[in-house]
Amino acid sequence: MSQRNMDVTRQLIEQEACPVSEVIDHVAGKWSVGVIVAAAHGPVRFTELERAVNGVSRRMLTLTLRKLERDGLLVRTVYPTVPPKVEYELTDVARELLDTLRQLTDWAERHRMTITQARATYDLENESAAG
Amino acid sequence: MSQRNMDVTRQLIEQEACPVSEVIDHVAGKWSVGVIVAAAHGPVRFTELERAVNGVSRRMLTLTLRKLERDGLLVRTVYPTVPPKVEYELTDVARELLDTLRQLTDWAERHRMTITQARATYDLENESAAG
DNA sequence: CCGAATCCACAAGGATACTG
DNA sequence: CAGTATCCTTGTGGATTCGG
Repeated sequence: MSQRNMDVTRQLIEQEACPVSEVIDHVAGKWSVGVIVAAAHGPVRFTELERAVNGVSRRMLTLTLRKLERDGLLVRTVYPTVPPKVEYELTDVARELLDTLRQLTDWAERHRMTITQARATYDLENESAAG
Repeated sequence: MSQRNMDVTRQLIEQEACPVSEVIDHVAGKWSVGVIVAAAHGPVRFTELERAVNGVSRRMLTLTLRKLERDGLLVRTVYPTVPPKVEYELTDVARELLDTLRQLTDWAERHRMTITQARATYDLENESAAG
C-alpha cells in the first residue's frame, strides 16, 4: 500500500516530466491520426469511421474513440433513436491539430519511396554480412 | 489462384493505402519524437540521447535508433576509438520533419492542462456513475 | 447500429547482467 | 562508452459473443 503510493507518486512525476510525449502518443497513435482526419470534415458516425480508417477493428475503433473523447479531442453525441445513432465531432483543440497532422502525412507521402528503399538497403546490408 | 492474386492485390492496395500510417507510427512512436528532436541540433552520442530523452531505457533507445536508422532518418557513425564513440545525426529527410514535430509538441504543451482536466472530468463521470 | 465483455496471441517494453 | 542477451511483465489488438 505504500507501494501503491509510490506508484502514484512516480506516475505523477513522470507525467510532469513528459506529458508532451504522452499526449503525442495519443494523438499520433496507430489509429488516432486516421480517426482525427476522418472526422475533420464534420460529425461522423461509427460505421463511417469504421470504413474510413481502413484496417481498424470495431474494438480498436471504440478504444481509440474513447481515448480521444477522454482527452477532450472528440465529442460523442448519442441520439436515443432506434436504431441508435452516435456521432463524433472534433473539438476546437483537435482542429488545431489538423494542419500539423496533414503536414505529417504529406511528409510521409513525399518520402514514402525513399524510406522504403532505405529499409531495403539496410536489410540487405544486415542479411549479407551481419557485422 | 485467382484467390491468391486477390490477396496480393489487396495487400498492395492496403500498403498503398496506409504506408503513411506506418511511417507516421515510426516517427511518432513513443521514443522516436524525443530522439529526433534531441538530435536536431547536431550529431549526438548515445549517452547524450539517453539523458535527453528522459524515461528511455538503453534497450529501447537502441531499438529506436536502429529503426530510425533503417528508415533512413538517422545516420550512425562509429569511431573506432577506445573508448568507443558513436554519433547519430539526422538526415535531410528527417530534418524536414522538425518543424512539424515542433508544431506537435507546441500544441501538446499549449493544451496540456486542458487535456489533463478533460481527463479528470471524464474519469469522474465514469467512476461515480458508470452509465 | 453501436458498442461491451471475454478470451487469447503476440509484441512492446523494463530490469538486470554481461561484453568489447 | 555503447551496446547485447535474457527474463519477465504489461500492453496491444484480433476474434468472437452478447446486449441495448
